[in-house]
Amino acid sequence: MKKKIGKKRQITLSDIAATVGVAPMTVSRVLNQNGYVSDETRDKVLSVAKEMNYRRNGLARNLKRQRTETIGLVLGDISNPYSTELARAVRQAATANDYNLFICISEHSAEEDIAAFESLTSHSVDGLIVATRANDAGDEYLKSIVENNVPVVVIGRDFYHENIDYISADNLAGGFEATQHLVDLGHRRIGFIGAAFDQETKLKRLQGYFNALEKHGIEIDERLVTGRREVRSGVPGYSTEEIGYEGMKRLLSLPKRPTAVFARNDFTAIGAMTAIKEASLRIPQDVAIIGFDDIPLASHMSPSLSTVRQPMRLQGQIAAELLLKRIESESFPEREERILNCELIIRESTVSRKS
Amino acid sequence: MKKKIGKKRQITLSDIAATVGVAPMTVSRVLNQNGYVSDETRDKVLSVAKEMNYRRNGLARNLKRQRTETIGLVLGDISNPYSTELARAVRQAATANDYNLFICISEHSAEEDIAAFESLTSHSVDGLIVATRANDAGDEYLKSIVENNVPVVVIGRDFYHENIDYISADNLAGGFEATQHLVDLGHRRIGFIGAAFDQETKLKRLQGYFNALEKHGIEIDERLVTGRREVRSGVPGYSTEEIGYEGMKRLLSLPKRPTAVFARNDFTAIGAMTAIKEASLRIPQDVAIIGFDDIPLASHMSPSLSTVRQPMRLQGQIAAELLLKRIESESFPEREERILNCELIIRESTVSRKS
DNA sequence: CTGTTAGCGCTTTCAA
DNA sequence: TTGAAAGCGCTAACAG
Repeated sequence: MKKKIGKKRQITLSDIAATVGVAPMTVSRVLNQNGYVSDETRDKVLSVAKEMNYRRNGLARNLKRQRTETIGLVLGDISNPYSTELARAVRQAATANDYNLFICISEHSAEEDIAAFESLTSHSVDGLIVATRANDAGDEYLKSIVENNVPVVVIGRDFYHENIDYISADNLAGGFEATQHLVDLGHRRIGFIGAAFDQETKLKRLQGYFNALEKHGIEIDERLVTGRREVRSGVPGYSTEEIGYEGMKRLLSLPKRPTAVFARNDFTAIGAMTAIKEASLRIPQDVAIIGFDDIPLASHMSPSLSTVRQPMRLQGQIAAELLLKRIESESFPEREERILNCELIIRESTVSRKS
Repeated sequence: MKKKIGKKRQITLSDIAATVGVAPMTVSRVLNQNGYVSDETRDKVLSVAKEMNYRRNGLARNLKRQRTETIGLVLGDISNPYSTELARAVRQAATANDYNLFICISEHSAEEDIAAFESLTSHSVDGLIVATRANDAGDEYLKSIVENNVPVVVIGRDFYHENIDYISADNLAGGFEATQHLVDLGHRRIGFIGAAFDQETKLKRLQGYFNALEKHGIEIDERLVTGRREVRSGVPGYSTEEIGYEGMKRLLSLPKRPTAVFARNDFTAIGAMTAIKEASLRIPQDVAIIGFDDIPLASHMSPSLSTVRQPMRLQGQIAAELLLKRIESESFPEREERILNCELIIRESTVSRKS
């Protein structure tokens, strides 16, 4: 049974004003709790508003006020606990400062990145936190946003702009430490899984791997570096279990297979572990493996996964703070750059329980 | 070095119009690609718009158009892969229909639930998908939203309203099957972890557990049902690893401990597994355990976790479809209710590898 | 304490 | 093919 046909017009301030017999402005004052209104009027307005089930129109309000008290967060790869921790921290900081948070997901491409920026900015969010991977078209768009005076902060996105704050884990040092840990254990043939060849130079974790090898005088063997070969233009390079699995299989099929592997992130590492187990090799005795991120899965794996922990909550919190500072500043604050330390977490996948 | 002091006014349609020497309406036509505009005018407008780095004001546009082509999704417990799968599916369906998606997180309380509803509706989203747990204040608010003709669909939220579509996994049957699986294995003392006593009657999974016991003539022992005791009013009852850990410890300390446990969700189950291992008991020989959801962790645990898989992507997809149908319908569609089947996934935590 | 005026930036409608 | 007028619903600023 259809209840009613056609959607009814929404109730407005003027409707209430007319019913109560006051000016819309008075109703506005009551509802926003600012300005003086007599108790009598206030009560009447409130009761009528409630009766009519009034709901204010934020579009009109925000259009007039020129701010929304809302910030936007653009997230890629939302399945990674990395992202959700970040989101929680950002939300917490936002809420504490009376800002709402809208999250947009941009999983696959530069187009989605841009669609997310577009949809958030066109709703006039007061500021934007961007945690997707860099890509040319998206960077271009971000630039135009900033030049429209919308405050922006990026997290782990390799993009420089003088009016954008930059926050990141120290991926370079993290990659270095992970690799060095393997070297310290005596490994000389160390593989890397999860390179993205379209942006190789930008992948700090891979660079850290190169640096560590170089420091210890180990020659770089290109065959030990695997990743997504095909370059889909403008596609951010997230790494998944599948990529780890495929990559490891390729490494294991080499004439001289690596004795240890550094995977770009924990999901990749977990995929690689599956491949190692399938080949009936032991972890870490035959192949040692280390990941990156320290997602909850890492400590629950068997063997548990060594990894590099990055401070996600902290990154989110700092991002929100810097953004709010930008939003509430009258002028343009100095650009800030925060590179946060990572922590090497040694577990069973690199060091045998019994050794 | 501060670049500029004060934020500049945003560029408007009129600015472009003035520069080009046409009416704002003409610029609007060009930018929205509707109506006739001469090629010459169009080119000039476009080039000036680009030059001035014009960005349209969505608030004004949406205020006038009375729609935003945006839908909102309210998520609790975003750390649960359950939520992220849902979000991805919703986003996919929304994008495919040219709608944007804004996600809000409501982690802890009815207040946050309401804040999320408030912030999304006040931005005039065209519709709302709500996937947080039911709570009185939130339900009340939802009702007022619907009665303002905003289309709403709930997922797994136990709330009935004649104009709200309802989608859920069949938690009752899932809970029943999980418990019955344990009974079939010969267990008679079966515990439940993760009850929320303020809403016990609403927790379908627990009800399914009761039903299965009853069917098999097993008497219900209240001491075997653990959960959060303190009733924080209006707090949705999510279950975490800690709750599972604590609950299991309590169960293990009973004079006659259970030989099997059904945990309300996989996180709870994993926490419980930790407690079992700490007590030097074997899974499943000493205590068998089954969870719910089939998060990625479940299959990677050691022993791997038996569980009940619920179709998250499907729930998200259907929710989005029903919502869009409501949004695009002229009248008020019949309420739809979709209860989706779950699937029992048997792994090592209930059936020993070697048996 | 309350009301009036004006206008946020855009698009719908009608007219030219 | 283009323009003018009006107004979406709200609030800042000022006036009473």
